[in-house]
Amino acid sequence: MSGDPHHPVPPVAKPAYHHGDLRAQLISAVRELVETHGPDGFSVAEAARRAGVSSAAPYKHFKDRSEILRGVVSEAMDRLRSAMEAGATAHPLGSLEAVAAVGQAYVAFARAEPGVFRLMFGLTEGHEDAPDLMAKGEACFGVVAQAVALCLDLPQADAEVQRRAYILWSFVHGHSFLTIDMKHKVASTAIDDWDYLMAVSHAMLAGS
Amino acid sequence: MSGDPHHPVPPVAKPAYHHGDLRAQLISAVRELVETHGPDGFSVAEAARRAGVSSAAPYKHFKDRSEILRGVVSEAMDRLRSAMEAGATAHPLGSLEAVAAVGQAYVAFARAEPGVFRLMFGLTEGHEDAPDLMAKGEACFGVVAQAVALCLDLPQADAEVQRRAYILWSFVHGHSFLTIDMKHKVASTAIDDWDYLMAVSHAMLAGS
DNA sequence: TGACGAAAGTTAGCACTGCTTACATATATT
DNA sequence: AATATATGTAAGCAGTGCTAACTTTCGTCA
Repeated sequence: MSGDPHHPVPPVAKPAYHHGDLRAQLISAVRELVETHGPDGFSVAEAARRAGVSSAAPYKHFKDRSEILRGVVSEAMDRLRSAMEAGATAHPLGSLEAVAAVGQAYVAFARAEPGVFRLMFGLTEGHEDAPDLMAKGEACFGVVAQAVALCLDLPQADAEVQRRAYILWSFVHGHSFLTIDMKHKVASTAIDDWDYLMAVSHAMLAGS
Repeated sequence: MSGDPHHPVPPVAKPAYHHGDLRAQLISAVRELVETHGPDGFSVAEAARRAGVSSAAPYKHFKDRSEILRGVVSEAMDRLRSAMEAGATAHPLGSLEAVAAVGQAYVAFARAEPGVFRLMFGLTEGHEDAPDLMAKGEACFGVVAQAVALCLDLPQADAEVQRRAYILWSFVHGHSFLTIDMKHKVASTAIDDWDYLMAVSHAMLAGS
């Protein structure tokens, strides 16, 4: 896939053929559509329209509609993981705060891009045979597991680490969903988040 | 609603006007479609086909597509709440087991009807102005809150009760989503569920 | 009882969608 | 330069959500 630079190309790495790189532009357009009109409210035709190409052009880059969505999810997974990692490294290694910060990054992502977030975890329905997405999801879990492992001073593969990390992730995941579902009701601010996250982290990692 | 038997009709209780009660039959058909083909894979036309009516008939009972889905969600919310209540009453009032059983009923529902479950919490995107659904969702939360209140021997409206109930609900909600998203990976059985649920209930209600 | 309005169904049709096929064009390679 | 490949277009099919206009059945009330 990555072109061999036989002769160097001045402006960008991939000036591409006709359009620019349509693929990335389509993914970007779809991300916006999913965010504004909901996961169902997106259409390939509308995305193509926004990218300024015909309605058949997307099918040169994606097999079908769901593959475009998978592309959006894949890109979003990368962003989520790096946000979680940034949260972890903003605090001392092995601290409860580092664990809580990973969770806070997770919740912040969900709140910033609720449509994409829901798509990330609502898509797996019929597409469980998407190993790349599964791998990226597990990479996100790995960030939690590593923070927990450092906190407990145990290897990351330890069963108890995995168990507690999963419980923490469940809480964060559920809180993320609930907070975007009923954002008017449980008016949880970032400060409330931190309290919640620290309380749960403490209960799960410091206690007993 | 219940027909007056002017002259008795042999076969069923509700011969009704033309069809039987199409509304309930449509909701049932849509529920099956959502479960098998995913939330997007459902179409009004296919549901009408399964009910044996023309593709325009559903619009005599529902304003548009999303209203049918809301009908499915509404019915599912009722079933979920009664399942949670049944879980609570299967154990001594105020016990940790009662709290865990509420959570287990929640997880069991998600695992039994993952498509509908996802629909219940993925629908709220553009339809936040559906007060009946919101009310039913809060009624479900009320079951958790009541179990927690009995456990802590505090009034249900107490802030600490609400807080801990919310945390527990977040965990259960997240665990439900994760378990249906990666059902092959984290091969969690009902026994694992119970361990998880009891551990978290203990950590959140017995500790400190 | 019979007339009548409303409820619940039908067919026909519009605008749109996902996707395919066949064709046109730009790029890369030999 | 010639050719194969990648990328775009236009045209079209089947299916969708939804509406409009019409027909049939039911409940009601003079």
